[in-house]
Amino acid sequence: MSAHAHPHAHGPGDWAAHADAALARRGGRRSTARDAVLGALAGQDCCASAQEIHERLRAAGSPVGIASVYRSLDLLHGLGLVTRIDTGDGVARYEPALPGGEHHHHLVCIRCGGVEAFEDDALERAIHAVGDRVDFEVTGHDVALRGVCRACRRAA
Amino acid sequence: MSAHAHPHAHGPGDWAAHADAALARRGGRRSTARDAVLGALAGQDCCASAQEIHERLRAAGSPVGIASVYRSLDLLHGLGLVTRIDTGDGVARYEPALPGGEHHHHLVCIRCGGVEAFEDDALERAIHAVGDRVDFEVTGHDVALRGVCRACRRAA
DNA sequence: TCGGTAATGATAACCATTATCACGTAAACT
DNA sequence: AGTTTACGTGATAATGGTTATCATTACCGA
Repeated sequence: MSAHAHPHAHGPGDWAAHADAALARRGGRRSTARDAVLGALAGQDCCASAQEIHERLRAAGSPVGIASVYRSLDLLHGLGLVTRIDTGDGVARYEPALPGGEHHHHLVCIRCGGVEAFEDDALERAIHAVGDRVDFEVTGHDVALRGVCRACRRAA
Repeated sequence: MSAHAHPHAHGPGDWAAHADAALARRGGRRSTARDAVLGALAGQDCCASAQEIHERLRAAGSPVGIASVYRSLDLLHGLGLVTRIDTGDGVARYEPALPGGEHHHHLVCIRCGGVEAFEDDALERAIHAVGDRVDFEVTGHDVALRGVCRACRRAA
């Protein structure tokens, strides 16, 4: 549903490999639960909440505990492998962070709570310009546009 | 702490009058609790959490209940009189929304959790351009830059 | 003044997230 | 291969911001 396909888009398999490499570089053990979360993330195009990921894994037969889902997401987030998105509804959502740094932002529907993605290079440039201007060491950013999605506009 | 003073800045008294008018237009009763919350909002330059506002009011002698603070903020938010900011730490913050629509965005320190404000016209333009491009009726937006503030950079 | 009812404040409920802790198990070292 | 070590797990309790409940208060038109 991206409004603008990125010219250097990486596939999901690409991300899984990238994540595996980063985890190996970090050291530590291999674990079933973490691998399961990793697989779930690799198979999603846009963001999902921890509970959604947990449900999906349980439904698929993995006896993963909710605590491990949160732990894995936190670890991956700390390694810069996943992006954490807060749409303002009190639920954190997560999605794979592509290795090249390219990323998208989100359109949040105020009616149905749905989330769509978009990319915009001009917006990115403007944000970086701000980062250079302020007395703040900017390491990341989030943008959320709020409004009414096509489906909800029709239903009105 | 605004990095760029807005040429058409409205004062806090201006906002209070604007809010009063909007509440009168809406109808309903006048209430002490809501007036107190309104006063607290008018006297702050940047965002504050519901609990902070509550504490400030109690400290000032108002016997306002926390529930009324949340109710008032929700009402004002619904009328477009306050902006709700989610910095990702699980706490919603609120600040007056100026009548002209001018607004600022936030720099969130990942070390101390502090929040600073900035404005940038180029960023606003880029966001509006995106809004025109996507199949989404955009009614608002939020931008948060994450990073390390000056104080925390020194402390490192 | 009075009656209806919006609004209140105390508190219980809610729910996403985090901490705890006993147990399992991957990896390192004999 | 067996043993050891401690990382990671899963169930569950605790946390904490926010919301719902409900009896009570007090604004406002009649």
